[in-house]
Amino acid sequence: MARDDESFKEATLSDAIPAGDGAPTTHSQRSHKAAPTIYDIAELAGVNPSTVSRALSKPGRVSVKTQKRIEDAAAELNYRVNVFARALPTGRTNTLGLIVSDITNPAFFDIIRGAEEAAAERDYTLMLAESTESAERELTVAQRMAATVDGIILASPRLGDEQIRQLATNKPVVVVNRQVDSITSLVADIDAGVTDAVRHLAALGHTKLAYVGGPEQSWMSSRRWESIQARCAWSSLEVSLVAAGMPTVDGGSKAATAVRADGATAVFCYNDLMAIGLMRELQLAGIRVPDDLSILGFDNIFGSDFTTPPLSTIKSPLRESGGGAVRRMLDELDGSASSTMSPVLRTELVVRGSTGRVSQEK
Amino acid sequence: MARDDESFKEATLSDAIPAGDGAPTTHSQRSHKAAPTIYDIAELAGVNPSTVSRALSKPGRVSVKTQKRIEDAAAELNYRVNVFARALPTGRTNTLGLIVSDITNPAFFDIIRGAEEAAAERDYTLMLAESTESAERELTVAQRMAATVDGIILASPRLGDEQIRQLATNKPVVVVNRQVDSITSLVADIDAGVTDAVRHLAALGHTKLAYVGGPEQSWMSSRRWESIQARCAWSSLEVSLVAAGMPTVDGGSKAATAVRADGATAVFCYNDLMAIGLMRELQLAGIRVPDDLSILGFDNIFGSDFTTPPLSTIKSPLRESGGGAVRRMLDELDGSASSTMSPVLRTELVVRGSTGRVSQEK
DNA sequence: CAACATTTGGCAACCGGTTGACAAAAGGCG
DNA sequence: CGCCTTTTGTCAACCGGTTGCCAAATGTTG
Repeated sequence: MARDDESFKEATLSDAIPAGDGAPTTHSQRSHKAAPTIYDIAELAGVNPSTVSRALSKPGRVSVKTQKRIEDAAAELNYRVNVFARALPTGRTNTLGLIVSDITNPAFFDIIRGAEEAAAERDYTLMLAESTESAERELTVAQRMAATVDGIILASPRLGDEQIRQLATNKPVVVVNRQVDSITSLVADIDAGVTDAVRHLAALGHTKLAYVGGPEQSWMSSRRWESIQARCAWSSLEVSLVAAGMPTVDGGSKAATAVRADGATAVFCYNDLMAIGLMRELQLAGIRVPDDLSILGFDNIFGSDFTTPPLSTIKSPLRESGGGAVRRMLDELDGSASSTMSPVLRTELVVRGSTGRVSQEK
Repeated sequence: MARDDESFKEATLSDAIPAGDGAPTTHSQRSHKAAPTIYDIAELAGVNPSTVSRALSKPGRVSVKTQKRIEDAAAELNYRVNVFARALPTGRTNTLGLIVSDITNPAFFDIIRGAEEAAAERDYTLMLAESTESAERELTVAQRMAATVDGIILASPRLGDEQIRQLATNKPVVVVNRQVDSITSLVADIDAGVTDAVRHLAALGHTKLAYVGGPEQSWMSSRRWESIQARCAWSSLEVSLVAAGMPTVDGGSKAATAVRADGATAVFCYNDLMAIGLMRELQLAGIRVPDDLSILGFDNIFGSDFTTPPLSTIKSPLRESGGGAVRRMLDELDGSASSTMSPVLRTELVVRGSTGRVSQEK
């Protein structure tokens, strides 16, 4: 029963040990390292390995009596299942991949934490990776992940719809902050927040607005722009897309000249990071926020209230999106893919100091 | 040669497909999904599977002629090695784990990116996880990781030395920002930066300094404190540890009262985040930085120059630490563990606006 | 108590690579 | 050309679980 080739698996481990004494030592060193297997448990419990396997993974397939005996033996040996051995025949790894476009973007912090939480809840491990805002890299990373995870969650992907569908033919995919036909998608309802925001600005006397967009491949940026346009049209306000750039502080700074040239009195930025960058840059140029210009961000990231003035923003349910995506994925994997809609994710206007009454002396 | 139980591995995939037609379809659906194996290559190239295995992983073990034939066949089939099948007998996964204490801390951004880069360079995948500043969680995460990675890198670990050594008996461990006996450690030389900083403050007329520490389990926080004490003693400056807290913006804010009570004219903070929080809180209370009080951070994280005034700080070689840790680990795994020291990592004073001449009217 | 239905456990094949041992083939040399 | 060394490829066992199939054990019922 005991395999006679134990030297096999420990080869790499002993390599790591500084070259020392001769062969004899090697043996004793190994003994306490070899991880227990179901064969060891089987022997200890006096049953067949397959029975152990069933006891440990197929609830109810084995009588309570043997179940108990096996569990005790497993506990005694401090048994841990070998994930590779399990994955080989089944293909299941109990691991989910999450790809974000930029780990330094606080908007993803909550998405990540929400996902992490939901995964842990159902005993799954989350594997995190970033695409650094590059579609190409995103594909590479996703394909590499596909080999080892049970499903992939793409948060704000930069990939094209077709590539995403392609990816989904290998492993289930759930997309956050993007709508892709025939792919499970989670998108918060942004109209709610935008509606409130436009109403808020109108009430403050603004009539000429502007939007600073994010990356061109960003579905969410276009979506926000559409929503803003629609609500402005409804309220008979003028609005134009004045710039677009990286969804970062730096990207926001770079939009400053375009914003000044446009002459709008209030500006929506694709996200808080850009809003912060824009605000900083304008302030350096002597423009007062909100007296001369009102600025609005999206997302309500951690730290958006640290600026002076604190940023008014349209809050996104980030944590809920991350958690929701994982739960949807896990339901799909379990087959309990309730076609029921995921909980509605709503956005909400958060008014702070960066929006104010339009100034008279303009 | 062809295995007759192909239904085996695809079970989960077909589960994901909406329940549809009966059994017959199942067959045709599978055909184009089954990933090619070395057995397929062997057949196509007319050799034994083991020869394929050798050609693909043991350079030089096979004649150039067959090597070419096999590579062509592999390319034609678009073969990708099954990592689980490989990991089962060898234990090697070509994956490294990186555990940070807090993914929202910008100090880790560069460590992560540096590590990511170095790993990609040598065809390793990086698996990222965070301990959310909890020693217990760090252990859980590390143990979970240990099962699937070739080595673990701990960045600013909260674990005790003994636990780290314990962990290292299973898988090689490299520690960043901490020194642990008998464990490979990477720590930047902080004395250089601290020396310059103390000299800088002394030149500005400060005589009474303070230090706001990080978490108690933080080895780095103690180390910085020691260094500061030593340099102050050398320059005959008074210095005291006035507070300690979470290494976050919030933790810094909370130290404000203690700092005010202490009466020092210049404060070192454990890291930039705390420095930013402290500065904000003090400014809200009407204290002028640097006129009333000088503030210094550590690390020079992204954004530390966004504050008003921009933060003076002691820069850490974060990216180099991350990359260096991965390279050390990989060298160890390859057996080429050159006992040669890793490149020296130096810190450096960055003077910006938060440090200034001590005010007279105090 | 016999006949039948249902649990429960064991056997063996299998997932897809890796590797030690060995034999066949190729190359070198006198 | 024969003998010996080296290279190259094959065989078969193995990593550690999972699962279809079957037989034994157990339970149920008339």
